Amino acid sequence: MTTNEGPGRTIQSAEITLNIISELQTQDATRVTALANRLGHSKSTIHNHLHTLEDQQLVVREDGEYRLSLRILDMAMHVREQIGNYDVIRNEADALAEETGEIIQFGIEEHGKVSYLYKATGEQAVETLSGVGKQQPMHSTSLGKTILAYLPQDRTERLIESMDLERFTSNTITSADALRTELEEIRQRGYGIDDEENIEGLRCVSAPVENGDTVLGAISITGPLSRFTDDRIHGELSELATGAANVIELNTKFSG
Amino acid sequence: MTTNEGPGRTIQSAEITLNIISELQTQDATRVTALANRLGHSKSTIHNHLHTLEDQQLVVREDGEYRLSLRILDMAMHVREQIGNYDVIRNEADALAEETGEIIQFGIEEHGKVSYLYKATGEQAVETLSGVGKQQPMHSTSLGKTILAYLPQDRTERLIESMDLERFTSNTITSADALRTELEEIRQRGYGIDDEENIEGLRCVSAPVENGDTVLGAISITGPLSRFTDDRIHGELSELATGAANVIELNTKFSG
DNA sequence: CAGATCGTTCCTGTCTCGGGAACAAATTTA
DNA sequence: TAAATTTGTTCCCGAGACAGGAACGATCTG
Repeated sequence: MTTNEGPGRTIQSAEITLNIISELQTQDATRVTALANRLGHSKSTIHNHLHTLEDQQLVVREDGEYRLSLRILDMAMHVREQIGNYDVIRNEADALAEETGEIIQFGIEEHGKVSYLYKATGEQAVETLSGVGKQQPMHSTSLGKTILAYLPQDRTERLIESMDLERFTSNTITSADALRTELEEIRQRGYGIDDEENIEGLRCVSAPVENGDTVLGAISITGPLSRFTDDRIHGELSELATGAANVIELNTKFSG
Repeated sequence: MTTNEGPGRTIQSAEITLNIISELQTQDATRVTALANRLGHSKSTIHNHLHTLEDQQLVVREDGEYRLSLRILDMAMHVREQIGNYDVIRNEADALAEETGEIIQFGIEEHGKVSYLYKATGEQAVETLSGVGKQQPMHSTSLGKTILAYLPQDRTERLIESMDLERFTSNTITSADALRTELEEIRQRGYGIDDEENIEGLRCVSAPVENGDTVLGAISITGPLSRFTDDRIHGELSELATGAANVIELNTKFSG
């Protein structure tokens, strides 16, 4: 089940345009013919779509090469502000990064995955692949599992059903029942952990930011096995995470 | 001349989808009927387009309300990196902000306007309306005029022809010929200034970042009339701006 | 200067897609 | 509680949009 079959029909020409946008996102600079070949459409089709995109100022053309315009940056700013109280999240994450020296991330659920809204990097932090806007599976990350644990029951169950629980390391949870047990455990103690389930050598702790009967997202601390002992994780690190989550919670609760 | 009549046709359905995206960018959370009314289309039409957008994971739906997904953030990251050497620009801008305590901005030309790629704010900086991704006219800003001065001759002329040279303050340049003279002056001394031409009480200095026979963009220092005397502008401030521009120039010249 | 490749334009037939109406579900009002 | 709105969704249909192919210049390459 890869395609999310929602209600309604799907518009072909819109799909083409959106596919062009996706192409322009990843490929540095692209020309008409290259896009036509890559997307399997005629040159004239791509040509007209690019013309439309340029007309709407979403794409810029510099001597034959096309790229997304800076309007995307403006859109990104708006998107950030539409999610809870972005400033509070950033402040708390920065503070945590400063204090722990590790990687702090804030993630929310989108389309059955964790999407990273913000990332703060401490002094001695390890670099991870994930960056702002990137996605990760939910079942193998502490952020994902923590969010799953605090979403409304039915929503959680529907998400689990649609997951394929791919294995990434020997620790990855790959059965739905094991995942359900893990979520119950997270609810018991109030925070989630990732014990090398997504990437070998990396551990995380996550605390949920609740919002009424659902969950806004979660904040996590990530670090190497060497510095992330069981004692530290279940001690100071989990406390720091839940503390930050609480501050965010208090500041967003009354704003929407 | 508002619409940029380029070559080729324009795709209606794509326009609808892109208009929805624009709507979602500005309005916080929107539902089917509201969008239908605002864009002047039937509910079924909007419905199908939203379905397409959600299918492509560019839009998220949370109990009936739609918003742009965090994929936009990912796209924004890519866009930044596609423009010259973003890291160098950021470093130089931050350094300048630190040193001067004022607002530093880096802008490029897009669709006949200045778009801001990065903004660094010093300690005692005045807040301006413009943010990352936002647009400003070229004829009334130091960034815009400086970029115009260093674009290829024919490109500059075509841009001037298509501008409407709106007046914002008593100092705004509103005639094409006066603008051409100003550009020549900028080329003479190597940097451009904005003497309360865009906003009352604000002055700027900008230096171009050249790139072969064209210009990548420009970097500017903005501040209040009180601190930006003629002496300072034509002395240390213009030197700081051109210095930073040169560093960026050197670092981008060999990578693109 | 030939050959190839590019972007652009024009045309045509098919099937897409926008709109309207009817329906169902949720929300509001009395 | 029931009636009355308003919502999101589905279905159908005919007009016309739009994807593709071919042909044309323009540009690049050797």
